[in-house]
Amino acid sequence: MTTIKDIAKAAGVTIATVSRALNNEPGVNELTRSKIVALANELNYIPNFAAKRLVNKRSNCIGIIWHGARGLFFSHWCNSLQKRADQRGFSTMISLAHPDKAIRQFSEHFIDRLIFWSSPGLPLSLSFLQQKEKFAGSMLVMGGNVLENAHRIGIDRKGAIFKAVQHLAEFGHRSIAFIGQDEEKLSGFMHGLLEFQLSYHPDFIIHYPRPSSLPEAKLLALIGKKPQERPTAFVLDSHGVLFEFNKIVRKQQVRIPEQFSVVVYDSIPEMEQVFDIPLTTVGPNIEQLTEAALDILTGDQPDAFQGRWVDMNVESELTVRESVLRPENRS
DNA sequence: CTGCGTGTCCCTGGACTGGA
DNA sequence: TCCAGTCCAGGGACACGCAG
Repeated sequence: MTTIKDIAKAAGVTIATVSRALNNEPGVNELTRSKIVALANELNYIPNFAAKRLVNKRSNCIGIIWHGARGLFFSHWCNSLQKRADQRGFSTMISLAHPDKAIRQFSEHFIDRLIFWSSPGLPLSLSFLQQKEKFAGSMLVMGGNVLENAHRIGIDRKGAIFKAVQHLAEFGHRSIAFIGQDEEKLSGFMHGLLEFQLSYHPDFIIHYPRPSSLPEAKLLALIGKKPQERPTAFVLDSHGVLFEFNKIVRKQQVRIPEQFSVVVYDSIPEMEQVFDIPLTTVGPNIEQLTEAALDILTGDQPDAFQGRWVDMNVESELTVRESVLRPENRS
């Protein structure tokens, strides 16, 4: 591996001069600088970031801790963050390890900016909290959990599902079913029913715990009801639930939206392709979410955040596509 | 065998030197 | 005096040698 030493030797200068030349620092004449840059290219020099971090005690890298991450949202969010961080001169590193291990590993690599994804109410281990106390950089918690001495960006899941119910109510739906696993989203659904005075049927709510699968029998019973007794629309609380829902209703040759309208939580591009028609979705805008995170962590607004922890919620937005019809237009 | 001291790795940045 | 370049300390982890 070529080091700054090799370039210095080849250029006939000291390593400090090479360092200045390659970092565009003043104090090196242009002729020497271009000679050094040419040699660095020729010798395929790649800066040793471990050594840089050793000196600076910081890195332009954002660590992401997302234990047990899976699914499309994770993939889109990471892609968006990586792209936008790159535009700001930052790189990203992801750890899927246990949070206490991940925080320690990032510290060992002098990574001093962390994003910690954690679902609301997820218990945090004592060893994680101890590692968090020792961590000297800034941490941003996303996903709903709350942590002392850390920035927080929350997602208004309850408000998102409320918006979905509102949209369906405005289209004239009175009998809406909810399928999902998230308490907060179910609470948003119930709030919507109350607010818009929609009919409540306990069997219209299929709420099942993670990580079990959608109870097929319950869904089949629901869609098998007489037309006047069954729901006219479904609110699905994640793209994971949608895929399970899709698998079951396709077997029954159910047509969306001719027989049932559907609104799904998770604003990801795949929602345009799961069914024959693009799905109406509700959820946080991924680009907005990553931009807000980078504003906090890359210090683009240093005065705004100095000395205090940011605590904000990102609103969800409804993207109207083609999966909702008025009930009277159903077949 | 254990514990301690020293050198090495790679790079930066401040202090310093030499020549014009 | 100023500019271009050099010298050197220092950072954490680890390997190595030496003394007890």
